[in-house]
Amino acid sequence: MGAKKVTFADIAKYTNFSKTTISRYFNNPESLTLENQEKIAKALEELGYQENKLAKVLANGKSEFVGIIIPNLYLHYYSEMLNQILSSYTDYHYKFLVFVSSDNPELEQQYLDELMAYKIEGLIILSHTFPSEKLASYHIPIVAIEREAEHICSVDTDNYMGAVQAANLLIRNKCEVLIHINVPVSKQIPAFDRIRGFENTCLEYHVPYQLMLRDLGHNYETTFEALKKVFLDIENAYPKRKKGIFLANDTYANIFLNLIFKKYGRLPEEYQLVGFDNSPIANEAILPITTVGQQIDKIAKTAMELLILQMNEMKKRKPSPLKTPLHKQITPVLVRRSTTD
Amino acid sequence: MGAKKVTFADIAKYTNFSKTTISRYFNNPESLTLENQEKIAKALEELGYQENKLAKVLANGKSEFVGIIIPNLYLHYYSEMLNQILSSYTDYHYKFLVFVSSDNPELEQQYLDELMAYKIEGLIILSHTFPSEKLASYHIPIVAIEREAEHICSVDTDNYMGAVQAANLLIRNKCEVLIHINVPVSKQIPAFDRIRGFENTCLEYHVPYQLMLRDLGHNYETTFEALKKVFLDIENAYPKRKKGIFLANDTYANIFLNLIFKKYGRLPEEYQLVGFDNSPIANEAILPITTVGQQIDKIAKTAMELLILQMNEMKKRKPSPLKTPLHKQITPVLVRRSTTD
DNA sequence: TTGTAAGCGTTATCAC
DNA sequence: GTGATAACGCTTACAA
Repeated sequence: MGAKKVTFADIAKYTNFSKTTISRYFNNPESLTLENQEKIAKALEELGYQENKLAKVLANGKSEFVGIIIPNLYLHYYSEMLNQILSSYTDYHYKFLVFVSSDNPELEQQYLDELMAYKIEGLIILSHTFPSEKLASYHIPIVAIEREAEHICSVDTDNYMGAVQAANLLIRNKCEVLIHINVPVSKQIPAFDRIRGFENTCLEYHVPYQLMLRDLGHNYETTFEALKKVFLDIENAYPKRKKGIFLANDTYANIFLNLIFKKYGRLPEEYQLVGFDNSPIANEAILPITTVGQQIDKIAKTAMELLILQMNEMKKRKPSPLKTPLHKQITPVLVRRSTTD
Repeated sequence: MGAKKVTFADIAKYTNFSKTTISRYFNNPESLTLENQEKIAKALEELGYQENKLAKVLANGKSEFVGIIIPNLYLHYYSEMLNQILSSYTDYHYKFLVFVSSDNPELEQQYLDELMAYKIEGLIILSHTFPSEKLASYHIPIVAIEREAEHICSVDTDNYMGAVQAANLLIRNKCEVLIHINVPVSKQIPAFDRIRGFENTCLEYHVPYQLMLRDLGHNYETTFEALKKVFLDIENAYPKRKKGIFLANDTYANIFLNLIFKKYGRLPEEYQLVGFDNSPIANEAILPITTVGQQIDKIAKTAMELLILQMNEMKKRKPSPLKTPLHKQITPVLVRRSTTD
């Protein structure tokens, strides 16, 4: 295997065409006679040609690269999002350079530098490290997913509607008090709307409610312990009352359900549980958990479309980028399972 | 923002040096006087230079790209593996082009073509679609993880030892019959050793055992139904005997545990369960599940080291690639939790 | 329909 | 230490 790479020049010599014609064979085949197309095809085959996209990019500027910076792949939400984004290759043929950020500004700066150096055409960002203002200053197509995005385009779950759906269900199911369990979240980020939606719905229907916003730990053990305390507090505060619990995610919901099971051996009538995300754990729990399902596939699809919109604009002779960023919301769907009536 | 890109030529003109010197500033700074280094640094700053790695690659051939083809990101095993591989950026600064394969040969061929076109320096492959012989024919550095790899380098979990550890524990815990629940797996792939390790250990200790190798479905619902039947069969076949169940993964183990809980409201003494993978579900189950923990971090690390070994060899003037592929095994660790004594 | 020649932004090879 | 000049492999006017 003398792997000496064969180039357009070789093909040209071999076929007695010019490099230009070889190039046209790939980019504009109709402009060649069928006969010549075949000649070239044959030569490519015989010489074992392999294309070099890097040279192509250098010449025409279209890298077909999209950068992705994602906080982690531990949460199913992120890994599934990445999966959906990567799967868009089938439709659009963009290639993805992926970085996991883990909340380290220096590292993330390196990521951005690399991405710029490799001439990405666009960026999908899920990490929270850099403010959107800084990101916007790069003047490249960007779409943020579920993060602060004042100065850049974004796609988010309609967290407000998700919370409304959850609260509505609990109210319809005649819960006497509604409780939302979450961490204290900044007003800046989209997930804050889960709290607002919950609260407003309770107020609207005049149902007693409580927000329990606490530090809930950062791994399974600490989260378990934190929720154990929450559970005890709830048991003490609302004995014998029908409680509708809306938890910020399915991991919390699962732990909470396990705590209930450990105490009662089943889910008593006086508890109704709703999680958030529709992650696998909601399905795999001891009792399938009712949850607000994020439509990750739609979010990813919308994000790519929004990005491509911008990237296509940049390819025009006189690009006129969006003067003001677009923000899209995807409505989540309530998935009713066994932790609600 | 007149984003006209500034190049070495601009810097050269601005500083009255040649392009060569500017290049040296980056690749061989010591060869310049400190004074001139500063001059150039200043110019870079003032002109707002941004490097172009694509041009660099075209000129020197080192893309710093590594391709990854992974079957899915749904299984925690894969997403965590990807996470670990991507995180190696901190150490080695390789950039990753990631594709999810979903078992479609035409698509996967496209992936390979793209990766070759972008001049990747190496490939990490977890998908099972192409035989290692075909992959080897590309003559680039490759490492396979947990898949058939006769003709290419590989890193696998020591599945045999994992099964031995599981069986040993169940035997020590005085189980009267050992049962291994798995799908029928090809002898070619590494996971087949789980079956061998289990069987041999049972034989060695003269403990009665049964292999239950069945189609266990391809989503939660079908898997649940399949395991329900398995559970019934076991209940009927071995009443009142202490059963040690070794399941092929934690998802199965969790479902099985849930089935037991639904029948008994707890885990009876006559059941001992061991899963495989140490995925989050093992921890989050109604009872934390004892499991054979894959050391994903070590596997990923080893894979990168093995890949870099080969890639470095390719950079030498007279590369002498491995004449015979290297195969590494990582021993899993038994994680004892609450489903065994 | 095809060819010429000048890029694209670096690095490599010689010189001096 | 520094600089010409020719690659690297492809695209893109501009001609013909």
